[in-house]
Amino acid sequence: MKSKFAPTLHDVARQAGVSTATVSRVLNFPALVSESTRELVLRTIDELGYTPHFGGRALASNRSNTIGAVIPTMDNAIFARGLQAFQETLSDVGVTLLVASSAYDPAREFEQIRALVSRGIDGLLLIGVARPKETYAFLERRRIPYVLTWNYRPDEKVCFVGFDNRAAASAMARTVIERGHQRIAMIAGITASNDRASDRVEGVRAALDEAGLSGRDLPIVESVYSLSSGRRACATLLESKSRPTAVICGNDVLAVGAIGQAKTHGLRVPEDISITGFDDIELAEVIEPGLTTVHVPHRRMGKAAAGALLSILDGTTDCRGMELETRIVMRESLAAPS
Amino acid sequence: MKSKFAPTLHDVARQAGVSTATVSRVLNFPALVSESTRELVLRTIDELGYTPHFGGRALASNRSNTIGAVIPTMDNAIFARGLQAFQETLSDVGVTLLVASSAYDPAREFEQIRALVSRGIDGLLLIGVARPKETYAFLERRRIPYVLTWNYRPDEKVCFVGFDNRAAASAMARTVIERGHQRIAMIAGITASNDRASDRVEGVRAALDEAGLSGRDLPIVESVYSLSSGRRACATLLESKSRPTAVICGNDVLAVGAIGQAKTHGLRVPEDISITGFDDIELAEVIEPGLTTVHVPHRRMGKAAAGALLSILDGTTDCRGMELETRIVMRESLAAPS
DNA sequence: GGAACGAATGTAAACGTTTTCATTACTTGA
DNA sequence: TCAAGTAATGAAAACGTTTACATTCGTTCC
Repeated sequence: MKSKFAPTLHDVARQAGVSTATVSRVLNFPALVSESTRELVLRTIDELGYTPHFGGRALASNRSNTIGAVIPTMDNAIFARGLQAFQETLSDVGVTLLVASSAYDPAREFEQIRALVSRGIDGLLLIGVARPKETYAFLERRRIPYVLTWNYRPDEKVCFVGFDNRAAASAMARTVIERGHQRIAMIAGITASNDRASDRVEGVRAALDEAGLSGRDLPIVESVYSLSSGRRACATLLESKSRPTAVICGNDVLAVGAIGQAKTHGLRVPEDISITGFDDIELAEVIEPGLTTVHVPHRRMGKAAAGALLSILDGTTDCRGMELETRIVMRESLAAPS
Repeated sequence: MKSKFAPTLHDVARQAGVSTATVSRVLNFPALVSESTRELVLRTIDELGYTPHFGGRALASNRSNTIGAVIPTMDNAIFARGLQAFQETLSDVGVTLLVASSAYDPAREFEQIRALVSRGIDGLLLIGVARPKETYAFLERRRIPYVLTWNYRPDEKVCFVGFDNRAAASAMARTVIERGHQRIAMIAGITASNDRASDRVEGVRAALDEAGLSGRDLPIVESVYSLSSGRRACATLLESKSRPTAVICGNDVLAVGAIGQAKTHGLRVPEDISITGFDDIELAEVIEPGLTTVHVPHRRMGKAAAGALLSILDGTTDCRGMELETRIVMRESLAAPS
């Protein structure tokens, strides 16, 4: 910002023939200044194209009306949708959202959090719960209120606004088992430092154990979040000696990749092999066969997270955490084994 | 931000027994301070969990190392992908990206631009070219360098890093015509204050005129960017007296919706009706039939836009605008009429 | 042995706001 | 008529940095 060109409060005050205090009041507490002065000042502001200098403002008032979010990646429909809702709710009350991304790297996440904190954010939205304790220690020390989303752990005391990935994955696995599948495999996201991915794996394992199928022996391929690596992962599974009759995928993109690969192998879905997803993105209802998946209320989650954070900032409450319900959406990609 | 808890430069200086200037130098010009002092200061910073106060910094240095972007919506794969690349390039050189969204509303866009400017952004990324002249006037007055993306107008002098929507749409229309289609219709985005959408319409019309089919008479339904309204738009077209043999869609999402609706009507794609898209999102190669569409190099565009903006900020160049090439990707959804 | 220099550090004045405390000029009620 | 209250405004001190300038040491060179 080249301040040479940016008019300041001072400029406005001089031009309008009032004090800087008055101009500031027009901006922040219009009721305190007389009708005529207010109009004069506003006109002057408009003439000069004045915009308050954020730095000065933050410095003097010690509030930024800004909250931050660090997400793994922007290049992913599910975060985009939830975040959009989050932002809409914030901007309704005049709060700006700053978004940064971590590329799924905890160190980078910490770095981004520090960057946001030095920009004076009043609160923070984070995805999931798995991160180094240094990160949490930093947030505590700086007294930055934060909300964790996209996951919910019943037992822990932090402020979650999300859903129980483990339970949802269990439910899906149970559904698959109920259809009669015995040889089940899984394509999961990269579980290292991604609690959503690892909770989903755990959930599936637990359901298998419950049903008397060994969860420990569940064949798993981990794979980054993309269509093509979903295909590759599926190819690996299909080439194994005892081909699974059902593949549970850690998210919809992997599942769609897997369906594509199954077809390439000459298999029909779901007659020859069943495949399920997780997230219920738009894609899930568009491909053929329609994808049986876990529906996650992303927009509702974003809205709720914003609400929770705002109420912490208001001082209304310490943490109004919230567990959102997921549900299984039955489409065509899951059927009984033949 | 509760400064009661935030250690300041001063605190660090006192604790380390040096002056604030020295601490500041450790942070900004490490070479200027001796090895031993530097280590001491860094250790102290770490102990205290100090983070520089952005406001103070921006105020004193009059630079923010921040650039802003205002996009129509985050809830849209194509912007997400380009923006992700944009951000990656920026963060490589230590520049932070601030993202705001306008919901396709010019007034709201202006508002967001003002908000970003008062946060001290050094530069700005905007989508498309159609916006009120007040917005441009404001940017000129404040001397904010900006780059326009997602479009390219050969004749204009502003700094574009994008592609020629009009030409690309023409190329697609020509391809359709070459296949032998005569009864062509279009499903477009909302053209009001969306130059990408209107340029695509223009492009199609021009190609029709060239081929001796009246561009003016092209049946068009405008539709917001979503699967379901793509379906609705397609339904409208299918119910008209002379059903088109080919539908050119303003983007892939509309096209996918249209394909779904065509199937619902009992039509086979492409045997009974051809449908084309624009953007080449992941979805396009996944649905059945594969979507013939215009490929747009979103990531390359994001990277290039970042480069252009950075070089303007360096003072290297006034504007290194750039036109990116699009190409038509032939898949199965376009064939000759039967 | 002293002048001149350079490296390392400190001092203090900006930067553009907000906000506390005065001050002024009216009103109101007795 | 005046005391007291109120509404509108102004003066000036923060806020946490950066940075021009000043200062203090050692070195080095003649």
